[in-house]
Amino acid sequence: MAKRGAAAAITGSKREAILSAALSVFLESGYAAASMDVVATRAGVSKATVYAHFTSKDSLFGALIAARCDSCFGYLEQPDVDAGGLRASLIKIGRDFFDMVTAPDALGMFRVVVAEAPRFPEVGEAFYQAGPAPGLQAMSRFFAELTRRGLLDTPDPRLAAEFFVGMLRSETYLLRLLGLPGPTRPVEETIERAVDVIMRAYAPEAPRQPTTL
Amino acid sequence: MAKRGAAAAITGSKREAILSAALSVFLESGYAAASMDVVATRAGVSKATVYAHFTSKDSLFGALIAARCDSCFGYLEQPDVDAGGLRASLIKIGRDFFDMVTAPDALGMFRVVVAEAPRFPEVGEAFYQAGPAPGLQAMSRFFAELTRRGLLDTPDPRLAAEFFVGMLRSETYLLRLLGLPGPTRPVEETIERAVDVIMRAYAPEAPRQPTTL
DNA sequence: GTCTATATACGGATAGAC
DNA sequence: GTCTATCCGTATATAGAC
Repeated sequence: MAKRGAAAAITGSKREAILSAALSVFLESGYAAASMDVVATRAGVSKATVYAHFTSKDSLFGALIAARCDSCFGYLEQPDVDAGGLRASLIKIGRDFFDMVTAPDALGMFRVVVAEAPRFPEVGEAFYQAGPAPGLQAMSRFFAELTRRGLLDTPDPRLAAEFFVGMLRSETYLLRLLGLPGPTRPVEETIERAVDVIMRAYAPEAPRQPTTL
Repeated sequence: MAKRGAAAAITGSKREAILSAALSVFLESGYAAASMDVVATRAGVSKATVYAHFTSKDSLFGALIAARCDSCFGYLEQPDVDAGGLRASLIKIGRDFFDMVTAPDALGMFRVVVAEAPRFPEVGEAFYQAGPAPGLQAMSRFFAELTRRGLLDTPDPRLAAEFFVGMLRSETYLLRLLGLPGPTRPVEETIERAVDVIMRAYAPEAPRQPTTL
């Protein structure tokens, strides 16, 4: 990822082809059932070439996770609160989060990482640092910012963020993970209700509009 | 599980030994890496005997999941609301749920099922029906009961239950799934804060004690 | 039903030519 | 660096005796 000379262009492209092929194979078959033969064939190279670039199946798997986690679990963009108000902002960031974690590749990656976590501890760690950790931190910062502005009152923004993402994932995520048909309830509704819960639970002191009551 | 004649006692015990051994092997190694040799050895029988009871590795896996899901995900006992009040009851059922899903065997089972769900659709379905589905339904009934009593106001008890369990799992569950050290925050605190969120978000109309304000 | 022994295939990894 | 060809272990599954 650091060295990329002009003469190594062809080599680099093969390396990328191998990584790309390995990604699809691992996502399809899982780690143990994935075959290096298939990786080589799908990458359009020989198996020996694969082993010239990666010393073992383990190292290929490790390099793959490190290289591709970011592309599945990107960083959350914090919406502009001024344009649309608190509720709309929460819905937007909630929707972005949900779409991110339920993308097919993200689900596949998660399945493989979780399955192999007990036997590859460093893979679990790398995955967490590349995906959930920054995502959660972005969400935490967002809640901290909302609290700073007085729009919300979260004594522990980090915990509020954990709860929010927990509600967003909730049952739908579990179903998708298990490969089952999604819930009857539309996703939009789940997200909006989760936002309602957050807004009520962390409403600032001033009780809702004394004028309206 | 239904037929158990006197003459089949020995046979039955071997079958159980195989299932028990298979459970531990699959949980340790995952489906693909699990070896029928190891299953046979650990069960104290020959490999041929394993194949006499189960036609293939697939069928052994399927039978295993169907038979053992229940033992990992038991059914939630609904606490008595009268003895301790609303808050204590929510904490208790929340704690029970958390302990249930983070038990080592439950985590192992979940890892294997999730990993193989794309290739064994019926396994994902069986798992969901045996564990998450009844658990969530018990939680839903509890919220419905609380609402019926006027202690809470959940227009959609099922959704409230999904949110509650989502918050309970949240980050800690993800960490355990990935084999990473638990969060710095004590589990008790997370559960109590989740209960706070539920109680505030679904508080009945009568605003908190007019006398105290 | 249960065993021992084996058929058969496939997967990870390497040797050696170019 | 890349290929072809191959070594060697292991895995699923079965044959045949008891």
